[in-house]
Amino acid sequence: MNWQSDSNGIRTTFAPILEQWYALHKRDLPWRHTVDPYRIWLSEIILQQTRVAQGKPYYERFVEAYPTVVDMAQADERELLRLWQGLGYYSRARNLHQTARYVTDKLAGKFPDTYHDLLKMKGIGTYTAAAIASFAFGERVPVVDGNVYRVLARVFGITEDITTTAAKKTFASLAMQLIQSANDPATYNQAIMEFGAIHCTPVAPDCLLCPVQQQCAAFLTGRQHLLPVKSKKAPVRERFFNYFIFRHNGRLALRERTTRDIWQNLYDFHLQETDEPKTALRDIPLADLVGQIIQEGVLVAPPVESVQLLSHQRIRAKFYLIDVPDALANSLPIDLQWYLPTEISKLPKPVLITNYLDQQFG
DNA sequence: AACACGGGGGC
DNA sequence: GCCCCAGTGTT
Repeated sequence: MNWQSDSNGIRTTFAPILEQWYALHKRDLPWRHTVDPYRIWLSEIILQQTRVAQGKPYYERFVEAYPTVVDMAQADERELLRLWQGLGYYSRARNLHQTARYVTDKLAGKFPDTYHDLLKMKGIGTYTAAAIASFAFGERVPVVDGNVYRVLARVFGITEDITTTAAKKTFASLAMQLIQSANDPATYNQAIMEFGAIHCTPVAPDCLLCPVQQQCAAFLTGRQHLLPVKSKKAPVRERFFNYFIFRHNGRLALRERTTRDIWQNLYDFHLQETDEPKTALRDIPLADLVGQIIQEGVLVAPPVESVQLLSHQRIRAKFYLIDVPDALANSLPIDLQWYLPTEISKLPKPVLITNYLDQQFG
Protein backbone atom coordinates (compact mmCIF):
# COMPACT_ATOMS: atom_id res chain seq x y z
CA MET A 1 0.00 0.00 0.00
CA ASN A 2 1.14 3.51 -0.72
CA TRP A 3 0.60 5.37 2.54
CA GLN A 4 1.52 8.66 0.92
CA SER A 5 -1.87 8.74 -0.74
CA ASP A 6 -4.13 9.29 2.23
CA SER A 7 -7.47 8.82 0.56
CA ASN A 8 -9.30 7.85 3.75
CA GLY A 9 -7.69 10.44 5.98
CA ILE A 10 -5.99 8.08 8.40
CA ARG A 11 -2.69 9.89 8.04
CA THR A 12 -4.07 13.01 9.67
CA THR A 13 -6.57 11.41 12.05
CA PHE A 14 -4.21 8.71 13.31
CA ALA A 15 -2.45 10.74 15.99
CA PRO A 16 -5.59 12.30 17.53
CA ILE A 17 -7.32 8.91 17.58
CA LEU A 18 -4.42 7.37 19.47
CA GLU A 19 -4.20 10.32 21.85
CA GLN A 20 -7.87 9.79 22.64
CA TRP A 21 -7.34 6.05 23.11
CA TYR A 22 -4.41 6.78 25.42
CA ALA A 23 -6.46 9.05 27.65
CA LEU A 24 -8.79 6.14 28.33
CA HIS A 25 -6.32 3.25 28.56
CA LYS A 26 -2.94 4.46 29.78
CA ARG A 27 -1.31 2.69 32.68
CA ASP A 28 -0.37 4.68 35.75
CA LEU A 29 3.43 4.50 35.80
CA PRO A 30 5.80 6.44 38.05
CA TRP A 31 7.77 8.13 35.26
CA ARG A 32 4.55 9.50 33.81
CA HIS A 33 4.20 11.86 36.76
CA THR A 34 7.31 13.88 36.05
CA VAL A 35 8.80 16.13 33.39
CA ASP A 36 12.21 16.05 35.05
CA PRO A 37 14.52 15.14 32.14
CA TYR A 38 16.81 13.24 34.50
CA ARG A 39 14.04 10.91 35.63
CA ILE A 40 12.64 10.51 32.14
CA TRP A 41 16.12 9.70 30.86
CA LEU A 42 16.63 7.18 33.68
CA SER A 43 13.31 5.48 32.96
CA GLU A 44 13.99 5.33 29.23
CA ILE A 45 17.42 3.76 29.66
CA ILE A 46 15.97 1.19 32.04
CA LEU A 47 13.13 0.43 29.65
CA GLN A 48 15.40 -0.16 26.65
CA GLN A 49 15.01 -3.84 25.77
CA THR A 50 13.14 -4.29 29.00
CA ARG A 51 9.52 -4.82 29.94
CA VAL A 52 7.72 -2.35 32.18
CA ALA A 53 7.01 -5.00 34.80
CA GLN A 54 10.68 -5.85 35.09
CA GLY A 55 11.99 -2.29 34.93
CA LYS A 56 9.59 -0.58 37.31
CA PRO A 57 11.12 -1.76 40.62
CA TYR A 58 14.58 -0.84 39.31
CA TYR A 59 13.36 2.67 38.49
CA GLU A 60 11.99 3.08 42.01
CA ARG A 61 15.26 1.95 43.56
CA PHE A 62 17.36 4.20 41.32
CA VAL A 63 15.26 7.28 42.05
CA GLU A 64 15.52 6.51 45.75
CA ALA A 65 19.29 6.02 45.59
CA TYR A 66 19.99 8.88 43.17
CA PRO A 67 17.27 11.55 43.24
CA THR A 68 19.22 13.86 40.92
CA VAL A 69 21.76 13.53 38.16
CA VAL A 70 24.38 14.95 40.52
CA ASP A 71 23.71 12.16 43.00
CA MET A 72 24.19 9.61 40.25
CA ALA A 73 27.36 11.30 39.03
CA GLN A 74 28.86 11.03 42.50
CA ALA A 75 27.94 7.38 42.90
CA ASP A 76 30.51 4.61 42.83
CA GLU A 77 30.21 2.76 39.54
CA ARG A 78 30.30 -0.59 41.34
CA GLU A 79 27.34 0.44 43.47
CA LEU A 80 25.45 1.58 40.38
CA LEU A 81 26.12 -1.73 38.66
CA ARG A 82 24.99 -3.54 41.79
CA LEU A 83 21.67 -1.66 41.59
CA TRP A 84 21.45 -2.59 37.92
CA GLN A 85 22.18 -6.26 38.65
CA GLY A 86 19.69 -8.58 36.95
CA LEU A 87 18.55 -6.11 34.29
CA GLY A 88 21.08 -7.19 31.70
CA TYR A 89 22.81 -5.20 28.95
CA TYR A 90 25.16 -3.77 31.52
CA SER A 91 26.66 -1.25 29.11
CA ARG A 92 23.45 0.69 29.76
CA ALA A 93 24.50 1.15 33.38
CA ARG A 94 28.05 2.12 32.48
CA ASN A 95 26.80 4.64 29.92
CA LEU A 96 24.26 5.93 32.44
CA HIS A 97 27.07 6.73 34.85
CA GLN A 98 29.23 8.28 32.15
CA THR A 99 26.44 10.56 30.97
CA ALA A 100 25.50 11.53 34.53
CA ARG A 101 29.08 12.62 35.13
CA TYR A 102 29.21 14.48 31.83
CA VAL A 103 26.00 16.38 32.52
CA THR A 104 27.17 17.18 36.04
CA ASP A 105 30.73 18.17 35.24
CA LYS A 106 30.49 19.71 31.78
CA LEU A 107 26.89 20.97 31.66
CA ALA A 108 26.59 22.20 35.24
CA GLY A 109 23.95 19.60 35.98
CA LYS A 110 21.60 20.84 33.29
CA PHE A 111 20.35 18.12 31.00
CA PRO A 112 20.52 18.73 27.20
CA ASP A 113 17.10 19.98 26.12
CA THR A 114 16.91 19.30 22.40
CA TYR A 115 16.82 16.11 20.32
CA HIS A 116 20.01 17.20 18.61
CA ASP A 117 21.98 17.72 21.81
CA LEU A 118 20.56 14.68 23.57
CA LEU A 119 21.85 12.48 20.74
CA LYS A 120 25.41 13.39 21.68
CA MET A 121 25.14 11.69 25.06
CA LYS A 122 26.55 8.19 25.53
CA GLY A 123 23.75 5.64 25.60
CA ILE A 124 21.22 8.00 24.03
CA GLY A 125 20.32 7.06 20.47
CA THR A 126 17.52 8.20 18.21
CA TYR A 127 14.75 6.57 20.19
CA THR A 128 15.79 7.83 23.61
CA ALA A 129 16.63 11.31 22.34
CA ALA A 130 13.14 11.59 20.86
CA ALA A 131 11.53 10.28 24.03
CA ILE A 132 13.30 12.76 26.32
CA ALA A 133 12.95 15.68 23.91
CA SER A 134 9.20 15.16 23.61
CA PHE A 135 8.30 14.04 27.16
CA ALA A 136 10.43 16.56 29.02
CA PHE A 137 10.58 19.48 26.58
CA GLY A 138 7.58 19.09 24.27
CA GLU A 139 9.67 18.87 21.11
CA ARG A 140 7.70 17.58 18.12
CA VAL A 141 9.95 14.64 17.26
CA PRO A 142 8.60 11.10 16.90
CA VAL A 143 9.74 8.08 18.88
CA VAL A 144 10.33 5.02 16.74
CA ASP A 145 10.70 1.90 18.85
CA GLY A 146 9.62 -1.71 18.39
CA ASN A 147 6.03 -0.86 19.28
CA VAL A 148 5.94 1.90 16.69
CA TYR A 149 7.34 -0.38 13.98
CA ARG A 150 4.62 -2.91 14.72
CA VAL A 151 1.71 -0.45 14.85
CA LEU A 152 2.74 1.46 11.74
CA ALA A 153 3.60 -1.67 9.75
CA ARG A 154 0.11 -3.00 10.42
CA VAL A 155 -2.00 0.13 10.09
CA PHE A 156 -0.19 1.35 6.97
CA GLY A 157 0.51 -2.09 5.52
CA ILE A 158 4.26 -1.65 5.32
CA THR A 159 5.91 -4.91 4.31
CA GLU A 160 9.51 -3.76 4.30
CA ASP A 161 11.90 -5.74 6.48
CA ILE A 162 12.29 -3.57 9.59
CA THR A 163 15.90 -4.66 10.13
CA THR A 164 17.05 -2.86 7.00
CA THR A 165 18.30 0.70 6.84
CA ALA A 166 15.86 1.53 4.05
CA ALA A 167 12.89 0.44 6.16
CA LYS A 168 14.09 2.44 9.14
CA LYS A 169 14.02 5.52 6.95
CA THR A 170 10.54 4.68 5.72
CA PHE A 171 9.19 4.34 9.26
CA ALA A 172 11.01 7.42 10.54
CA SER A 173 9.61 9.47 7.68
CA LEU A 174 6.05 8.24 8.20
CA ALA A 175 6.34 8.79 11.95
CA MET A 176 7.48 12.35 11.34
CA GLN A 177 4.44 12.98 9.17
CA LEU A 178 2.03 11.47 11.66
CA ILE A 179 3.24 13.47 14.66
CA GLN A 180 2.51 16.71 12.80
CA SER A 181 -1.21 16.09 13.40
CA ALA A 182 -0.82 15.35 17.10
CA ASN A 183 -2.48 17.71 19.57
CA ASP A 184 0.47 17.14 21.89
CA PRO A 185 3.67 15.44 20.71
CA ALA A 186 4.49 13.99 24.15
CA THR A 187 1.04 12.49 24.56
CA TYR A 188 1.05 11.09 21.05
CA ASN A 189 4.47 9.47 21.49
CA GLN A 190 3.37 7.87 24.75
CA ALA A 191 0.12 6.85 23.11
CA ILE A 192 1.51 4.98 20.14
CA MET A 193 3.98 3.04 22.28
CA GLU A 194 1.35 2.23 24.89
CA PHE A 195 -1.02 1.16 22.14
CA GLY A 196 1.60 -1.21 20.76
CA ALA A 197 2.46 -2.53 24.19
CA ILE A 198 -1.03 -3.35 25.42
CA HIS A 199 -3.39 -3.39 22.42
CA CYS A 200 -1.62 -3.91 19.09
CA THR A 201 0.49 -6.66 20.64
CA PRO A 202 2.94 -8.91 18.76
CA VAL A 203 0.79 -11.98 19.34
CA ALA A 204 -3.01 -11.86 19.37
CA PRO A 205 -3.62 -8.14 18.90
CA ASP A 206 -7.07 -7.01 20.00
CA CYS A 207 -8.28 -6.05 16.52
CA LEU A 208 -11.96 -6.45 17.40
CA LEU A 209 -11.80 -3.49 19.79
CA CYS A 210 -9.31 -1.44 17.79
CA PRO A 211 -9.96 2.28 17.32
CA VAL A 212 -8.40 2.21 13.83
CA GLN A 213 -9.76 -1.18 12.81
CA GLN A 214 -11.47 0.06 9.65
CA GLN A 215 -8.39 2.04 8.62
CA CYS A 216 -5.89 -0.75 9.32
CA ALA A 217 -4.38 -2.21 6.16
CA ALA A 218 -3.36 -5.37 7.98
CA PHE A 219 -6.74 -6.03 9.58
CA LEU A 220 -8.64 -5.35 6.39
CA THR A 221 -6.62 -8.04 4.64
CA GLY A 222 -6.36 -10.38 7.64
CA ARG A 223 -2.59 -10.15 7.74
CA GLN A 224 -1.93 -8.50 11.12
CA HIS A 225 -0.06 -11.58 12.36
CA LEU A 226 2.38 -11.29 9.43
CA LEU A 227 3.49 -7.75 10.26
CA PRO A 228 5.94 -6.32 10.91
CA VAL A 229 8.35 -8.27 8.68
CA LYS A 230 11.59 -9.10 10.44
CA SER A 231 14.22 -11.19 8.69
CA LYS A 232 17.09 -11.70 11.05
CA LYS A 233 17.01 -14.27 13.77
CA ALA A 234 20.12 -14.57 15.86
CA PRO A 235 21.47 -18.10 16.17
CA VAL A 236 22.17 -19.15 19.74
CA ARG A 237 25.81 -19.75 20.53
CA GLU A 238 26.58 -22.64 22.86
CA ARG A 239 29.24 -21.94 25.50
CA PHE A 240 30.68 -24.10 28.24
CA PHE A 241 31.87 -22.35 31.41
CA ASN A 242 33.89 -24.29 33.97
CA TYR A 243 33.96 -22.21 37.14
CA PHE A 244 36.38 -22.83 40.00
CA ILE A 245 35.23 -21.40 43.29
CA PHE A 246 38.25 -21.22 45.55
CA ARG A 247 37.40 -21.10 49.26
CA HIS A 248 39.65 -20.37 52.21
CA ASN A 249 38.77 -19.35 55.77
CA GLY A 250 35.20 -18.54 54.81
CA ARG A 251 36.19 -16.35 51.89
CA LEU A 252 35.67 -16.91 48.18
CA ALA A 253 37.91 -15.79 45.33
CA LEU A 254 36.26 -13.55 42.75
CA ARG A 255 37.49 -11.33 39.95
CA GLU A 256 36.15 -8.48 37.88
CA ARG A 257 35.38 -9.32 34.28
CA THR A 258 37.33 -6.96 32.06
CA THR A 259 37.52 -8.78 28.76
CA ARG A 260 35.38 -7.76 25.83
CA ASP A 261 32.65 -10.23 26.44
CA ILE A 262 29.38 -10.46 28.30
CA TRP A 263 29.12 -9.11 31.85
CA GLN A 264 31.89 -6.55 31.58
CA ASN A 265 32.70 -4.99 35.00
CA LEU A 266 30.69 -7.62 36.82
CA TYR A 267 32.24 -10.18 39.14
CA ASP A 268 32.51 -13.93 38.80
CA PHE A 269 34.89 -16.77 39.73
CA HIS A 270 37.93 -18.22 38.07
CA LEU A 271 36.69 -19.35 34.68
CA GLN A 272 37.99 -21.84 32.19
CA GLU A 273 35.84 -21.87 29.09
CA THR A 274 35.95 -24.93 26.87
CA ASP A 275 34.52 -25.38 23.41
CA GLU A 276 32.76 -28.58 24.32
CA PRO A 277 31.23 -29.92 27.52
CA LYS A 278 33.83 -31.54 29.72
CA THR A 279 32.66 -34.35 31.92
CA ALA A 280 35.94 -34.86 33.79
CA LEU A 281 38.02 -32.32 35.66
CA ARG A 282 41.21 -33.76 34.15
CA ASP A 283 39.99 -32.87 30.66
CA ILE A 284 39.88 -29.16 31.44
CA PRO A 285 43.08 -27.35 30.45
CA LEU A 286 44.44 -25.39 33.39
CA ALA A 287 47.28 -23.00 33.99
CA ASP A 288 50.02 -24.28 36.29
CA LEU A 289 49.03 -22.13 39.23
CA VAL A 290 45.41 -23.14 39.10
CA GLY A 291 46.29 -26.74 38.38
CA GLN A 292 48.36 -26.87 41.54
CA ILE A 293 45.60 -25.39 43.67
CA ILE A 294 43.11 -27.85 42.31
CA GLN A 295 45.55 -30.73 42.70
CA GLU A 296 46.34 -29.93 46.31
CA GLY A 297 43.01 -28.47 47.24
CA VAL A 298 39.92 -30.39 48.22
CA LEU A 299 37.05 -30.69 45.81
CA VAL A 300 34.22 -30.15 48.25
CA ALA A 301 31.48 -31.93 46.32
CA PRO A 302 30.59 -33.02 42.82
CA PRO A 303 30.34 -29.97 40.57
CA VAL A 304 27.04 -28.13 40.44
CA GLU A 305 25.65 -27.61 36.95
CA SER A 306 23.29 -24.95 35.64
CA VAL A 307 22.23 -23.34 32.41
CA GLN A 308 21.88 -19.61 31.75
CA LEU A 309 19.87 -18.64 28.71
CA LEU A 310 20.63 -15.33 27.04
CA SER A 311 18.97 -14.18 23.87
CA HIS A 312 22.03 -15.06 21.84
CA GLN A 313 23.96 -17.54 23.99
CA ARG A 314 23.25 -20.68 25.95
CA ILE A 315 25.78 -20.99 28.73
CA ARG A 316 26.19 -24.40 30.32
CA ALA A 317 28.04 -23.80 33.55
CA LYS A 318 29.78 -26.24 35.87
CA PHE A 319 30.83 -25.00 39.32
CA TYR A 320 33.72 -26.71 41.12
CA LEU A 321 33.97 -25.67 44.76
CA ILE A 322 37.56 -26.10 45.97
CA ASP A 323 38.89 -25.69 49.51
CA VAL A 324 42.33 -24.16 49.18
CA PRO A 325 45.07 -25.29 51.62
CA ASP A 326 46.69 -22.57 53.76
CA ALA A 327 49.99 -22.83 51.91
CA LEU A 328 48.42 -21.78 48.63
CA ALA A 329 45.96 -19.16 49.85
CA ASN A 330 48.30 -16.35 48.84
CA SER A 331 49.20 -17.81 45.45
CA LEU A 332 46.04 -17.11 43.54
CA PRO A 333 46.12 -15.98 39.93
CA ILE A 334 46.66 -12.23 39.83
CA ASP A 335 43.08 -11.27 38.92
CA LEU A 336 41.48 -13.14 41.83
CA GLN A 337 40.86 -11.63 45.23
CA TRP A 338 39.42 -13.00 48.47
CA TYR A 339 36.06 -11.67 49.57
CA LEU A 340 33.94 -12.25 52.68
CA PRO A 341 30.25 -13.10 52.14
CA THR A 342 29.18 -9.60 53.18
CA GLU A 343 31.54 -8.10 50.62
CA ILE A 344 30.39 -10.49 47.92
CA SER A 345 26.79 -9.48 48.43
CA LYS A 346 27.71 -5.90 47.49
CA LEU A 347 29.50 -6.81 44.27
CA PRO A 348 27.64 -6.64 40.95
CA LYS A 349 27.29 -10.16 39.60
CA PRO A 350 25.57 -11.87 36.67
CA VAL A 351 22.36 -13.70 37.44
CA LEU A 352 24.18 -16.99 36.75
CA ILE A 353 26.57 -16.29 39.65
CA THR A 354 23.89 -14.94 41.99
CA ASN A 355 21.79 -18.05 41.43
CA TYR A 356 24.75 -20.30 42.18
CA LEU A 357 25.61 -18.44 45.39
CA ASP A 358 21.99 -18.51 46.56
CA GLN A 359 21.70 -22.19 45.83
CA GLN A 360 25.03 -23.19 47.34
CA PHE A 361 25.36 -20.85 50.31
CA GLY A 362 22.02 -19.06 50.57
C1' DA B 1 25.67 -3.45 7.24
C1' DA B 2 26.55 -6.90 10.60
C1' DC B 3 27.22 -8.09 15.08
C1' DA B 4 27.29 -8.07 20.23
C1' DC B 5 25.05 -7.20 24.31
C1' DG B 6 21.00 -10.00 29.32
C1' DG B 7 17.19 -11.40 30.94
C1' DG B 8 12.36 -12.56 31.36
C1' DG B 9 7.52 -13.93 29.95
C1' DG B 10 3.78 -16.60 27.34
C1' DC B 11 2.01 -20.80 26.11
C1' DG C 1 10.88 -26.52 25.58
C1' DC C 2 10.50 -23.28 22.31
C1' DC C 3 8.91 -19.28 20.97
C1' DC C 4 8.56 -14.22 21.65
C1' DC C 5 10.23 -9.28 23.06
C1' DA C 6 14.08 -5.05 21.63
C1' DG C 7 17.99 0.34 21.46
C1' DT C 8 22.83 1.48 21.25
C1' DG C 9 27.67 1.05 20.34
C1' DT C 10 31.30 -1.11 17.91
C1' DT C 11 33.50 -3.02 14.01
